[in-house]
Amino acid sequence: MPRTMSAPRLTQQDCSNCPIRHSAVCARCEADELERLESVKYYRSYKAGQQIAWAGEPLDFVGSVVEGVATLTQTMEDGRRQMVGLLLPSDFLGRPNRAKATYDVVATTDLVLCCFRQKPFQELLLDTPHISQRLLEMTLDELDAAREWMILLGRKTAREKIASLLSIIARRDASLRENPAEQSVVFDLPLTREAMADYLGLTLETVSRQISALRRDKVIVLEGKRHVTVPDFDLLMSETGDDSDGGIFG
Amino acid sequence: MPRTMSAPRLTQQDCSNCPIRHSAVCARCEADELERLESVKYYRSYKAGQQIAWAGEPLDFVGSVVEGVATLTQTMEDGRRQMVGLLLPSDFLGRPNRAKATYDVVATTDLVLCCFRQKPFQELLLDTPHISQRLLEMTLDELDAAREWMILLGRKTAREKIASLLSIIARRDASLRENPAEQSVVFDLPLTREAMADYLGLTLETVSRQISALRRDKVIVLEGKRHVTVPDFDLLMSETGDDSDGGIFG
DNA sequence: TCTCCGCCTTGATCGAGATCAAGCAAAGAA
DNA sequence: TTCTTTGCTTGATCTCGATCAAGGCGGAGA
Repeated sequence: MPRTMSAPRLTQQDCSNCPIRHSAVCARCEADELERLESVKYYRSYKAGQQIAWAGEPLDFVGSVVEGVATLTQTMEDGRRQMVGLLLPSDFLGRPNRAKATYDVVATTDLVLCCFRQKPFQELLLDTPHISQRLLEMTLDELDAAREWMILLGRKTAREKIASLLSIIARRDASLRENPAEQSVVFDLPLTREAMADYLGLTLETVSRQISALRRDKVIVLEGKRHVTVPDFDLLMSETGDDSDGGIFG
Repeated sequence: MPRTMSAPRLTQQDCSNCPIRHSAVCARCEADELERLESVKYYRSYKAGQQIAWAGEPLDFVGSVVEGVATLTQTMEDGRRQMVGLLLPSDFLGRPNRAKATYDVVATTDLVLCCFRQKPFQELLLDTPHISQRLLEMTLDELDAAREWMILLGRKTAREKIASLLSIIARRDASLRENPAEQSVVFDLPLTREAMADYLGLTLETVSRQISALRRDKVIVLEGKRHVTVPDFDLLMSETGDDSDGGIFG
């Protein structure tokens, strides 16, 4: 399939603001591929709390998170809810070749997405094998994360669930500040207690109680409801029930 | 990259015994690709109960299930166990470009795998874009299944969990016999009560009690411990907690 | 035929987390 | 200012599934 673009070539540098480059698509792109990427990508912004897609309703784009946090949630007929995806910056949203959303998608903070319409993205995938290979790797990583999440849901105690979620957010939070000597980590929770409960398969009351318990036991320090300091990351990790080897960024 | 094979071409028919054709790899293969597939694939057999891989230990092949059932299981330090994958015929095992197993893999029935060593499979992926595209689709399907599983683990009652597992196995069991008039379905459980408990995030006692309860309520009929008849599949589905639209094979 | 062992069932009791309920604090809106 | 709303905390009580315990059953091997 011929490439019809004829604009001047873009350098890697020119594409540095393309979040897809860091996630789904152009880690190994050639200049002419980058140029094509630039020509079909566009941005969408959402306010905190805004719903991006409804389960079963049309969703005609895919994309990746540039900034902010979004959640995928499934609701049962009687109202029970379970979060099944937590999208942080660089995570991918949507499924190629699927016109409808499978889950409710909600922005839990102000959010910026870098998007591609389904059709041009399809063509990109067909023309550019390494993009689908990259997408395969990302999806396999997401599957591993889903399996970790299944262990959390199936076998961990409420306290272990909270500690695990805090360590997951701490690990990935961009504003994370770490003092190597003290192993102290600081971040803001991007989720309400209720959203945390939906993530963990708990009620919001249990989430609140267990956070209070971790604070009482000095595993975490809270300023306000959302700002968390972890004075000793190893201590937090020891509460997760996970194998304890590997450093903060292991 | 040149193809160096020069043996006589194989027809689609010749590859009909290749389970990969029905799963990961050659749904859209050309004859010369099939020939290459044939040249690198091989079979492995396991007895019921035999362990195929150990978490963290080397696993230098990928493959797909031809016959039988295998499970992926994660064990926590204190012995708590959670199943994170149930592999039925045509499912894919292993991760391209990863030399070590992430989970314990166990054959729960006699099992036949159609395998590829990592290195030739890598090359196959690089040479044959539609194979990695097919693998991407399969992985996305697996991710959807993992997310359904998360809802089960996080929000369903013990009774709903059992009903869900029975319907999942019934749906996919090859020996399934269905009478369209009566909606009656018959199959054998490929898992022990303990393995079912590991799947569902329950104890084996609770599994046993809930199966007894479903039998008492005539949702299922048991002959022996493993042979299940579902007299009314819609009735079973109504016990799962899932949205009830869509037929048996919906 | 007996015995053993793996797999399963059932009963009694316990406890972690759910549910029901009350109230606090901060941020808007009137 | 006062009222309302949203998000959160804490207390009292309940319940579902875990835990502890005792057998049953059926197939394999002596």
